Amino acid sequence: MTRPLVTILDDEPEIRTLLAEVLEEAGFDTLSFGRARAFEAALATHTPDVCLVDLSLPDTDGLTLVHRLALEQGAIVIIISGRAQVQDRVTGLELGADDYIIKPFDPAEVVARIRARLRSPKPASQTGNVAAFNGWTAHFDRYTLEDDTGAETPFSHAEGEVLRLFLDAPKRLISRAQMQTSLGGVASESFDRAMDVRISRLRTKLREDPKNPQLIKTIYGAGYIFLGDVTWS
Amino acid sequence: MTRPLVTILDDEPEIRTLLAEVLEEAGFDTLSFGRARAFEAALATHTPDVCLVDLSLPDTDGLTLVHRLALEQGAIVIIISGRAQVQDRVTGLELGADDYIIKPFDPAEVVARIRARLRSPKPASQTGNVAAFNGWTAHFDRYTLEDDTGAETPFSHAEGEVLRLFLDAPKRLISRAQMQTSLGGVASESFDRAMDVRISRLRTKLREDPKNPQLIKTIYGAGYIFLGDVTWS
DNA sequence: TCTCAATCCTTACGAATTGTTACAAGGTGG
DNA sequence: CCACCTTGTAACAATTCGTAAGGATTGAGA
Repeated sequence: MTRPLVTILDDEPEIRTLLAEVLEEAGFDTLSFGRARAFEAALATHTPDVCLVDLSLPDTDGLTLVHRLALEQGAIVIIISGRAQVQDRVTGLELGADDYIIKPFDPAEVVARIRARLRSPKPASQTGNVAAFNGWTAHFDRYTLEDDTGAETPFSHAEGEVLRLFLDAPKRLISRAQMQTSLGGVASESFDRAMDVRISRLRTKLREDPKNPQLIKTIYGAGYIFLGDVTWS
Repeated sequence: MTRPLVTILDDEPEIRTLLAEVLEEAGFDTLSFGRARAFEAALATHTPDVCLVDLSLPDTDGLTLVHRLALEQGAIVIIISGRAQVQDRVTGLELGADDYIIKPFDPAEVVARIRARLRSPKPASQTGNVAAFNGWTAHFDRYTLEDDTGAETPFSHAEGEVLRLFLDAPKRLISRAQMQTSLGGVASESFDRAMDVRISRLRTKLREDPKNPQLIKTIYGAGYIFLGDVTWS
């Protein structure tokens, strides 16, 4: 039984040791870092299940780090911060953090919130940036789609967001509302047709027959289903 | 544009209206309840994306309700409570709640936390997406009907809802009222002939002889019976 | 600062799907 | 057989979706 790996990124040594102790006791493996640089270096060799991040770091802006971790790496990110303003919490959560805990915190609550996040884990994308499906290979690090002959076509950031959403939940219905909230979009009052356009462009790059799409299927009045057989690596 | 549905369960009317206003503004549909009983009754016809629950309810123990919602219904549950003790939060989260917000709360943070929960896709029931009956095979993941020669005809979402209802209860009478409530429709005032039309269209796709249907039989004045021999896989 | 290019959102209109209406057909009880 | 109900389905209207075209935004480089 492998234990979930939790990384701790905080510049105060006492907090690091306190958290590490409690989390080890609670059944997690931990890795502690005082600097963002060391933490990011460790990401090359480790794939944490949960990242605890303090926003007040000496060598980076914490929020950009959170944003990159959450959106690009798809990791579960929990902010632990002394900044207690509501606005701080809201922007932290909107940038992709999964939870926001205020210092001083109770260790038991930290454990409970980590467990709550791990109950419905984010799938797949934690393990890699390359996914293969039905003759295609998507390279999210390079923003390119490779077909079965090896030819590559680039895709944009917006297209990649939609594609990742599909590849993380293949063969399941994804409602438009889910997509909107997943992609950080504020559900605008005016009909948001942007999603349709994104999907339309993605379909073109996947060379879907508009009359009979094989990969991205529209369920009228309900959402979309991605039908590929996905393997992440 | 279908908006995510958020239910509000709180015995204080001011809080209900405050939350409902803010959430509507933020792009969600809302349903408010003051009692657990009314809330649970509504679950029969609605499937909320997120349930906000206050623990201090007059007619139920909030924690058991949370537990049932989270485990049995697989819904996203966020507790909003005046009980600020760490132990309350820990037990709430351990019983299956996805988040725990303390009163008094800031509406903006509630919205941000709801969005954070909706970002990661709901765990889906992987149960039964393929059913075979009388030479036909229904693929609910692909929304297609396959006949005995292997030819596939697509069916729509509305048709699929009816078909699934039949395949889940073969050889049993299903009344119109049952269908209406099962398919999310509030029993409309004007007599709803939409169901008849759906069934008519489904019969066409199943190549039923209108004068002598073999699979979907009409029981005059009572409802319908599906007569196929169904095997789910 | 200005220009250019890339990207993305908004708008607009045609197409597909679904609900609604209207009427025909069939059943039931007198 | 005749009123009166329920059901089937064609035709229409409303809603939702696809996508081309134009404009707003962003960032790089001069």
